Amino acid sequence: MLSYTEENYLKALLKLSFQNEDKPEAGTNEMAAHLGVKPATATDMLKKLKEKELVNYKKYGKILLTESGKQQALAILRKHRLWETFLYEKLDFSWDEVHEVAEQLEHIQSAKLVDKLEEFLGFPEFDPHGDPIPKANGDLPVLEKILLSEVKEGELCQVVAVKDTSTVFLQYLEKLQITIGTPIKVLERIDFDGSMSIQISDQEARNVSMKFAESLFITLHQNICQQK
Amino acid sequence: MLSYTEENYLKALLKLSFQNEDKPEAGTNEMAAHLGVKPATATDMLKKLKEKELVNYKKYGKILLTESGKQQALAILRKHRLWETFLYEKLDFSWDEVHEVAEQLEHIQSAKLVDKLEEFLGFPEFDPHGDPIPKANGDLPVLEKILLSEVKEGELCQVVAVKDTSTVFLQYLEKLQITIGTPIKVLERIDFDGSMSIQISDQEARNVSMKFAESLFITLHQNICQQK
DNA sequence: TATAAAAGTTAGACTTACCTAACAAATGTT
DNA sequence: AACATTTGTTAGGTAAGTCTAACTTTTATA
Repeated sequence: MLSYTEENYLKALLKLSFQNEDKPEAGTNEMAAHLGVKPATATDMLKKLKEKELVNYKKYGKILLTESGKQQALAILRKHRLWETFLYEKLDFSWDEVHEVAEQLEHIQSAKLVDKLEEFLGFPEFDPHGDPIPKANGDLPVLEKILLSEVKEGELCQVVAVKDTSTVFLQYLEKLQITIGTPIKVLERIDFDGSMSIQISDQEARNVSMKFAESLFITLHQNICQQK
Repeated sequence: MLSYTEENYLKALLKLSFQNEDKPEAGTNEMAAHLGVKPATATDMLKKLKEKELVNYKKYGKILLTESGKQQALAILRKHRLWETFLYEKLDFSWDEVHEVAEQLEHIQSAKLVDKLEEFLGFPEFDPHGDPIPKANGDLPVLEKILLSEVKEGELCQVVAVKDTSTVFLQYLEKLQITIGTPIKVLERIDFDGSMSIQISDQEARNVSMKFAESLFITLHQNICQQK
């Protein structure tokens, strides 16, 4: 059984591995900063986690989760994101309030609690921030995101990310009242110039260019919580 | 802010004060036993709690919560019982599984969480064991229990306790499928001999004697969770 | 490539919550 | 009232997780 603190180190390591996609190793200072402790403290804990075979680590080297460590970290992340979903959907917390409380709730030890909570929430695959919730076996749901331009006529989809991050594009999105989670229905595709007629949320139908449709990532799954 | 451990000491003290109704003081050994630690450890913590003015305590004397300590202990008990209710009602935990997990959940720090949870549960006044849930201001709901014999015709009530604890009576209750939480409707009162016609849950109407009606405590509030 | 800067480690100390063993006070029993 | 038993305290020690200060290794750059 891991301590509250050990769990936090594993979780930090997992998060850092998501951040630095290509190379999932982390450094001592990086870890310490992430956890709000001094590097010396992180070194101590890393030795302990190595003893328990949760991380691969040697002096002055980079840190990497072992398979066992990764599974434990995923279990914590699973709890964190399920609780965030609970707070947001059932207790009416706002998007930005959920994290702090979930930081505490993620350490509650009870396999039954997690699984029942997941069931109660209807087996959500993504949390209120759009991040994937690990399954009980550690699998991470992948958001099958495609470009809006690839959606067939009549299909309903949901915005998940932007491909173009330029200010002009983001401002245009704001004007259209499009954020992560906004539902969009493709009404008609014009083959001539690649433009399309779409319905944003409950707004009136409107036309968007091919350039626009190729700048927006959407998903056909309706499993992202809409931002309030 | 209190530590996890300090909170447990306060809660133990509150529980002991409920147990020894007439005299709410506790002894060091009693406390230590309740918390699963050695008496020496309890002495240490008691000194610390005294420093924080949460308990009244002097060497070799009895221990008593101060008003401040009592309020904090009630806040923890409130969380504990709300979480028990949540686990039982929403996550389908059984009557005897809720306690262990609630022991952990009661330490989560978030005023908003507690109040939202209470609202989500519909402001329950009693937990799945029939114990009162302290209000946000520390008030303890009192179960207005009266004898079944005092209930007027046509009224619906709910079993909360037994006055007679003899085996024959308890066996009779079992035969009638009456447990804590069972709803009973008084259909007719017979003045002649004090007997009455009642409906137990969804069963057929049946007659019970005055002796029976004077042995069962019920409440007119419909706020006790029914045992499954 | 020599050296300065950055990154990481070690040693020693503190706090919290726990322990054991020895002692002191209060209580109960004849 | 004296003594035995129960109850509670003190002193000294341990483990976890943190710190600071001094040191070492790696890396980046002039």
